[in-house]
Amino acid sequence: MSKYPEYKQLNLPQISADMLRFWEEQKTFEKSVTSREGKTPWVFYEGPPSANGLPGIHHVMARAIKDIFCRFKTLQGYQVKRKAGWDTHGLPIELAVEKGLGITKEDIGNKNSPKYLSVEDYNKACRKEVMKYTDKWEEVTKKMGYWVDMTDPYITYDNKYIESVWWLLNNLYKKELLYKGFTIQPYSPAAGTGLSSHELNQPGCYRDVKDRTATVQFKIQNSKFKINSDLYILAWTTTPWTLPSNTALAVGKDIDYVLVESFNPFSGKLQTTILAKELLNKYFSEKNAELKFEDYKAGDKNIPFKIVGQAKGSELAGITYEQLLPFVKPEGDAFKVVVGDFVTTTDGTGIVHIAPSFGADDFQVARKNNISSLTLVDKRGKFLPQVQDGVFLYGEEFVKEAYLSDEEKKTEFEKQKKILEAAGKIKELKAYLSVDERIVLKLQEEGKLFKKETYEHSYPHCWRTDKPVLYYPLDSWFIKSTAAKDRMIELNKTINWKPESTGTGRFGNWLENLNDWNLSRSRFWGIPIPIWTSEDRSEQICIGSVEDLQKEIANAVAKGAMKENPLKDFKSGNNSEENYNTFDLHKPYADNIVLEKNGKKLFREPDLIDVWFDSGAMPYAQLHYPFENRSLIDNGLSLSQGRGSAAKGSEGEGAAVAAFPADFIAEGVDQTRGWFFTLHAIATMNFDSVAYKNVVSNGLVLDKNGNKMSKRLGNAVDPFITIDKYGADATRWYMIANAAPWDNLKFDVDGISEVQRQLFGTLYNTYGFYALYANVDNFLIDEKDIVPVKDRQELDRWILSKLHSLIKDVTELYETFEPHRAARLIEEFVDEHLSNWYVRLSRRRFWKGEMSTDKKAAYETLHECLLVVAQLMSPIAPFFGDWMYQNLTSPIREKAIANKTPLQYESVHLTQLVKAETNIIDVNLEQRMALAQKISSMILSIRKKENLRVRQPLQKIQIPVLDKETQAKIEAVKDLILAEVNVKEIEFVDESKTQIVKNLKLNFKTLGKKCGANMKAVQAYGGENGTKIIHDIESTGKHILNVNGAEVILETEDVEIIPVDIPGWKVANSGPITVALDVTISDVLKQEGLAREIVNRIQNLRKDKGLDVTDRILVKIQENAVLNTAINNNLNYICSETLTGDLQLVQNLNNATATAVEVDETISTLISIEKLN
RNA sequence: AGUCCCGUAGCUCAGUUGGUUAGAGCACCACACUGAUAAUGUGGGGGUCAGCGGUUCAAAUCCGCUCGGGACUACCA
Repeated sequence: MSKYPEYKQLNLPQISADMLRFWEEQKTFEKSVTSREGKTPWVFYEGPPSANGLPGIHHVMARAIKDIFCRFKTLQGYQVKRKAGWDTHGLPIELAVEKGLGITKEDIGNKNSPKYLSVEDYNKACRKEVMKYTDKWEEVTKKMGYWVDMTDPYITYDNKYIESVWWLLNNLYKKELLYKGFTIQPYSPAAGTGLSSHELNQPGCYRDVKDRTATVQFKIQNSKFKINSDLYILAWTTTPWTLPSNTALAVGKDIDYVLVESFNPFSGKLQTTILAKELLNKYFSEKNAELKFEDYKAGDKNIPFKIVGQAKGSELAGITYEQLLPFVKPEGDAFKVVVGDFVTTTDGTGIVHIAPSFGADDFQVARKNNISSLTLVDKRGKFLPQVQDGVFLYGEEFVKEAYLSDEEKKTEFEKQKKILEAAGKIKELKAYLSVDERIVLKLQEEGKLFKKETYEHSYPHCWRTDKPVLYYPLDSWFIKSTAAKDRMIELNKTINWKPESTGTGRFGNWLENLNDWNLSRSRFWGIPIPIWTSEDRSEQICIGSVEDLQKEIANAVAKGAMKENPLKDFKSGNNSEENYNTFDLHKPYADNIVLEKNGKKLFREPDLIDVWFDSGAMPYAQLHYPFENRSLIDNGLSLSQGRGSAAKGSEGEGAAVAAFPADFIAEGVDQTRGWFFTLHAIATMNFDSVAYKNVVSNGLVLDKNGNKMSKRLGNAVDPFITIDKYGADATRWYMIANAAPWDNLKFDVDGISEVQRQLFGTLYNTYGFYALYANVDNFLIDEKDIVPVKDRQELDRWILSKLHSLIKDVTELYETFEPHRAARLIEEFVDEHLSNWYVRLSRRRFWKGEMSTDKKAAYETLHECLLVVAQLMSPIAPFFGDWMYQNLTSPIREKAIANKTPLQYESVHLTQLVKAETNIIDVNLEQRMALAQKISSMILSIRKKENLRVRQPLQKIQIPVLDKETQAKIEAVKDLILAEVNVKEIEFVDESKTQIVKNLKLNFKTLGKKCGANMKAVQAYGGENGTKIIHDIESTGKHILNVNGAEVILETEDVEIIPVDIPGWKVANSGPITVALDVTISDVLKQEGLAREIVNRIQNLRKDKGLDVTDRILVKIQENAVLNTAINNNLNYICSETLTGDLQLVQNLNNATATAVEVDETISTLISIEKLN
């Protein structure tokens, strides 16, 4: 006969290992998908991680969230396919390779470099690098119990994947949503590439930096003002290195400016300067206005000044000035004052230095005013050779200190020291001087500096190289996302965001302020832009498939533009791996292709595309759409846009198979501007559809002190260690239950052990209890022979009612993506209701007597509870849930398979989710039981106060009851209370029998509305006249009072009358409930109490001796006058409780075999037990 | 710099229309219970609900300001 497995100890890591083996052997994950064949699909997209970094604990968090809903939907009967993916392109990989090989961007493909590496070899290295930690990722995926199909992942560097991406791009090209433009963009010299705005918006990109800033004076040439000295215009800059590229100054049209006569603080020369009136006192201290000009000596700290003129910004426009640092002369118009609408008076002088090449506003205002530009910095972030004066500037220098390595800085410093000290500019140079500092020194020497200071402001940094970004004029391909802005906003409103605020706020605001998407990346390892252009830009071809490319090359070969076709082996229409491995679409191969159109040679646009486009294209590219699986996307489009015939049914069958859009995606909140956006943008612009319907953006995982985890700080939690130690289930449960997914989680391993003890320990014990007694009784669940719920006793019906309420609530919470609340409800059910009430109160039913209907009902009830909990928890704790399911069901599996009953499945993850049966939910019953729990707790608290142990039976509880309904409820659960608190009877009392003291409680909610401002007076009145009010309300239903001349009628609803005391009794009260306990102990009660003590001592001895729960025993007790009576009067009770076959009272018990026990404070004796038969 | 979110016990969190003495779990102390017990029960200590001001009969809850934390936005010269 089959038995339920019994265990010695809970070992969660062991359970995980066992289940993992089981799943692998049984192919449970595969079955959970294939067994749903033909059912409605529930579409999930896996955001591709990059395998060149190690997985962290936050990945466990993010993947737990994904896993929960995929498993839950599978339980509901949907088919949930989960294709893994790898993000393989992009800067992080390139940088890792460069670092590994000890090269920089300038060495790649540059034959003049001593460290030359061909693009071909470089890309080979990238291809290898990107899969470096694949095994670690697979391991963590497996160990944490994340079900995703890693056998056939999508890989963004695959030719098939690239072909789909090209198809999408060509689609946008055809819609004229791709264009090439020249703009000022964030550019990272260190990475050698422009950065898109969403890259710049990665958290941590903007950092506070201290910069040397300067207020500079530009000498005006054609002044119309009548003044006594040279006239200068003041402008402030935080980037002095852009000053050599200055070609204009911008003023605010309506801003008031003043002309101030004063002395240059450095040279002491008399001069007149222009600045905004509002900012006058920032540069000229008010108290210095009193000083006399004739008293001033060069070098004085306090410099006199006087206002000698005033002008609006619009009047200043058109003034020309001398070039500040004439290293290079610009072609065309320059050095003019222009009007700019972005100019404010919050900072600086109210006049903005314009270097059109290094600022977006600068660029625009210059273009508008026909001002030419100077670009005296190259793409490496170095000055052009012309920017040198031999003393302060040396040409070809990095403009930002952060770009220099320590070594370079040292070399530069030595050079500077030599030159500057020799020139007598600095007596002893102690540290490297930045370009900014030296420009300021040069300006100071030339009398062009007005003020210098250090200024802290936030400045964008490259998210990968950590170096500051430059704004730089770049040629780039853009996606015209602004054209689809309104539609994206509209479609976003149909997406269910968790939490909502991320969708409306963070994402919504982002869409409102959308810029065009800069697609270009000047790197090597990525998807090439599939556009070929003639040198004169008159002819252009965008390629949308390998077949297209093959044909175009064939044409080029025919026209002599190319010698041979690198795609000659490709067979169009053949989607096999072999066919797609006959070529490579990456650099340098793509660049070697030259096309031909109308007699002109076409060359590939050199850029790669932003990797974010790669991942945003995954819904289609993972399916090689539209070259394969065409219907999976197209069906989805018809369905979601209401053009399909069959509405997507829930759990229904026969719906059209679709894999678009996703029903669900989940990633970190940091992906809002990343993957969430690119998915949305690509779907909107290509298909006029959302890419996902539900999205959970989860928060950060912080350390237990709320700090960000980082390898550098050493506070990062290793997921492998944590999972090995505590098991995946406890780790997952802790992370899910502790905080809402979208809140940041303070990760504390102590929290995991708490979950381990409280939830898993309790469940394990509860199962152990079931298994122990079911095996003793040779009981097995029989799905076809179950006691009907209506025939089970109150306690059973109660826990089942609770259980079905739980099913209902948990299902709803999973449906609305609130897993933390589902987890908390399950915890509460297991701990408070199942273990600490149902099992505790039912224990005797399991170990008493022969099999009966009631006993059977108890087993069935407990079994159902455990089984359902196993199922409800399985999405969060997949190992333990399955383990418990298998323990509870494996003994009857064969029978269930034969009968095709619900328990036929070998794993909980293959089962069908139970549905809440509303007719089992009995609210009234749940209220009754809550009352029983409350009253029991109150009685126990009286016992505690009176120092009366629970083993001592007491006679009577009195409960004053004011309404019949409550009384009936308590009546129904009376026996449970009495058993729980060891009292013999409950008596309901009212005034007719007993004097009851009552308190009056006013209902502020109803009274507040009734009396408004008189509330305080009524409150005071109520406090003084409680007894009278109670009397009136009880007899007539109302009480009339006068406050401040107003009449207030107190009615039943306005007051609560609470019995609080019965004189002469020990009383406890809580809310409206009051209980009283009779604490007198009669002789009979005393004897019963002693009998129970004896039972307890015998039980302890049985346990100590290691007897089996079914062993019968012989008990010998040393005589004692008081004890004898107690034992004799309760002999049957003692014997049946302890399975004693024979109880002997002996005069002298042998000390050697007996144990001395204290029965109570006054009685001691000796007891010995031995096993019978 | 601006916008938004948050601030409740030592820790983790509940506390949706404003309503009487602000709750739970963990941790700590004491006592008890235990033939499922790495559990549990009862009691205890622990809170100016970040601070200040306002609205109101009544504020953890609504409003304003300040402080602290976080996220987002930003070419801010």
